[in-house]
Amino acid sequence: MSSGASQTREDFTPDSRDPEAQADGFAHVRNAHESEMAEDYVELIAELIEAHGEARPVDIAERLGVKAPTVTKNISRLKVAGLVRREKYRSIFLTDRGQALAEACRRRHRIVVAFLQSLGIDEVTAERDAEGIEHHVSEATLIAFENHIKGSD
Amino acid sequence: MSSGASQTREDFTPDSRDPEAQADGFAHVRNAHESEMAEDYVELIAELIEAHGEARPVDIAERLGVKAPTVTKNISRLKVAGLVRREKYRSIFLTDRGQALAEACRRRHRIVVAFLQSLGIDEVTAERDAEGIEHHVSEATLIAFENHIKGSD
DNA sequence: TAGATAAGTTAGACACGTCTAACTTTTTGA
DNA sequence: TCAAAAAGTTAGACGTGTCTAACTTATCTA
Ligand SMILES: [Mn+2]
Ligand SMILES: [Mn+2]
Ligand SMILES: [Mn+2]
Ligand SMILES: [Mn+2]
Repeated sequence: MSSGASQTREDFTPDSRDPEAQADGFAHVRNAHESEMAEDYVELIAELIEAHGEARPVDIAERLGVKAPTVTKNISRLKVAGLVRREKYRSIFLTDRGQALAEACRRRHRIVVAFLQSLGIDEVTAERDAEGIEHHVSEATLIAFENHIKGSD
Repeated sequence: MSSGASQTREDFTPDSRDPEAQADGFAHVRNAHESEMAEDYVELIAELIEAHGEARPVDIAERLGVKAPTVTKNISRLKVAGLVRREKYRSIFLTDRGQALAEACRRRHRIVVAFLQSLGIDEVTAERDAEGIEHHVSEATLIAFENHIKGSD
């Protein structure tokens, strides 16, 4: 066993965190990954509905940078998850739950982008980084971001 | 077609970004996901070597919160990728490339955690958020984080 | 209004990262 | 020293998210 008898270093090295806490952190990330697809889709669907009155697979595919069959498959997953309403060959709409999730995601996305920009990051980079970062920001961090934006305007 | 004749809204809605740029953002995130496993592993392997002199699958599994066969499989992927050196049933070591990647990841991890803490986030939350955020932070953003830390000490 | 084009679906493949069950090898300690 | 325990591997399964090829449905336009 590596933590036997007179093991010393691990108690002195600041890098060596509590294994359980560390595992908890990684579990959180894996968990966030599971929601990521749904979050990006409902967010985008809400944007498309606002901009065009409807969300069509062809537009979703273009903006996501994926092929049409990927969208078909994922939309049917969202339907099973109760986030979208949809009839075959027709546009996609959000359920109440989907709408609520979309609004939360859009808020979060906006805050992260604005925050990065308030740090001096250019818009393109801010958008790029935010698209990934948004899924890993806790509510506490989000509030800290908001406060920082307020404090620097 | 939804962008026909007198389509107006999309030119006025700030939310509706350029589709191509948006697709580029999502592509970046998908790309980051592909490196994520490798980054977390080499970072952790470097930490374990520093703390214990060696990195053993059992410790990697514990700290990652996954089962042993997952580690075996992923380590062999890292070996194929040229990031680790390893003989069957023995401890894991980093190649020069693995070492370089690990150092870059540890630096990034440290900066993200310190930055979040400088915003008033508690350590546990900062570590948790950072574990996911770190993979989506561009060098430009990282430097902005560093500057912000300096400016607030 | 019918033929051409665009949009959407289905089927089937693939890589990734996870798991359990069963097996092998190494390490420990009586 | 050698049997038991711990560590590690192998085999095989699963869900996710992506793709291409082939097909079906809807929309546009001559
Ligand atoms: Mn996103
Ligand atoms: Mn987003
Ligand atoms: Mn990480
Ligand atoms: Mn990390």
